[in-house]
Amino acid sequence: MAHIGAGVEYALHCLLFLIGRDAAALPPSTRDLADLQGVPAEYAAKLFTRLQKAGITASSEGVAGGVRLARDAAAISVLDVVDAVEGRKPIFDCREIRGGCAVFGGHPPDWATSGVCGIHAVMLEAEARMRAALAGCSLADLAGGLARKAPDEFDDDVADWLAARSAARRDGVRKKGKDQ
Amino acid sequence: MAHIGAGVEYALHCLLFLIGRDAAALPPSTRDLADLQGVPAEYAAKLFTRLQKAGITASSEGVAGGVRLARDAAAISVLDVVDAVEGRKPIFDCREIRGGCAVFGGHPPDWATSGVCGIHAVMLEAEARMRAALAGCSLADLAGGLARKAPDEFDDDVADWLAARSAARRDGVRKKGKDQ
DNA sequence: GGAAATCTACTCGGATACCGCGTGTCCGAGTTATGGTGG
DNA sequence: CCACCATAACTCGGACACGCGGTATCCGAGTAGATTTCC
Repeated sequence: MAHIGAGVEYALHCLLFLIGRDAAALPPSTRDLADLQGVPAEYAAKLFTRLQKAGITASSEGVAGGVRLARDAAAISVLDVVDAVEGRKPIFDCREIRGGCAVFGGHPPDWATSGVCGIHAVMLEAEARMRAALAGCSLADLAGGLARKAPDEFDDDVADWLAARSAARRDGVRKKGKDQ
Repeated sequence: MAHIGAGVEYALHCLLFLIGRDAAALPPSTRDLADLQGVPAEYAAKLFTRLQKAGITASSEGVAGGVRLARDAAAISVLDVVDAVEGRKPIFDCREIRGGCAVFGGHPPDWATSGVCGIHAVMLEAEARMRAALAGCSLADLAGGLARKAPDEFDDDVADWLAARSAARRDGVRKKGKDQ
């Protein structure tokens, strides 16, 4: 099992498509975003509630509701998303083996249990390095890398796809209303 | 669940007590080491087979068998132990979401799937930083930190404990033999 | 024509099911030093 | 006295049970815009 799971991957891919969207257009729904990525929709919806609690996204309720980024993409790091989705979970949890050494007979002396376990300290340092790398990359950075590869019309294709989704929904509503 | 599990912690604590042992004395058995640390003995035995396969420890079979370090403690990094015990497992496994974008209609263009996914790249970089930190710490470093805290008699106490274990075993054998 | 009721899609949160993996235990096979036994 | 044999402890490897947490789905509640209905 990987330490960073599928939830983070889903969230990041969805978030990338919230960048640079026209503020005048309706915000996409979580279902639209999930379907756009080919990702489980109900699972993605759950992820967005966590992203909102962490202040990464903001959502509007109701039939025309949807999600948007709560702040600039350059101010959202990959680490923010990881912590929001999975909670801050350590890479290693120390079981304080050092205090159970048999020569202590169940009563470890102070020198053995004071401070941070040496093994734990190494793991904490490794975790800090990893988190620093994740903190050093923002959503804007990721989007920039994508924009460098994609042709110019890609953004428009995505916008059209999302607009078509909204339109189909609106037409469906109208049709249903007429049928009744 | 932590990315680095209990197995690594058990292995590291046991390995620390293999450093600087008298080469003339019998090597401790995996059970001795495990009991010394208060760690599940049969599980630890399984760990040591992996450590040996990775060339970290060497073991001698038979009734007087046991385990010793296969090379100098300064030449064994924490990363070596992690990889030996858990196998080299990535921090993140990319599901290539990018190719499933709905605007591609199931046939993603080359520009979308070529090279490494941007999100994946960030994770790989973070993983590399973490591994570098683990690779930068050797068993000798850990043992040095421990020695700085422990009183001088601690080493002797451990040696006595292990010697007592061997002696008790030998006496047990002799006694059983006489009883028959 | 305007106000109220209805309908639908959306977000939010909890409950639940499934499944893979880490943890821990058990067992049989092969190996080697030690103590006892028979020539 | 010497060769042989039995015994016990050890490593090695596979099989298996258990529980936790990630993944995924479902459902009910609350909200807001669009449509329909009623005055």
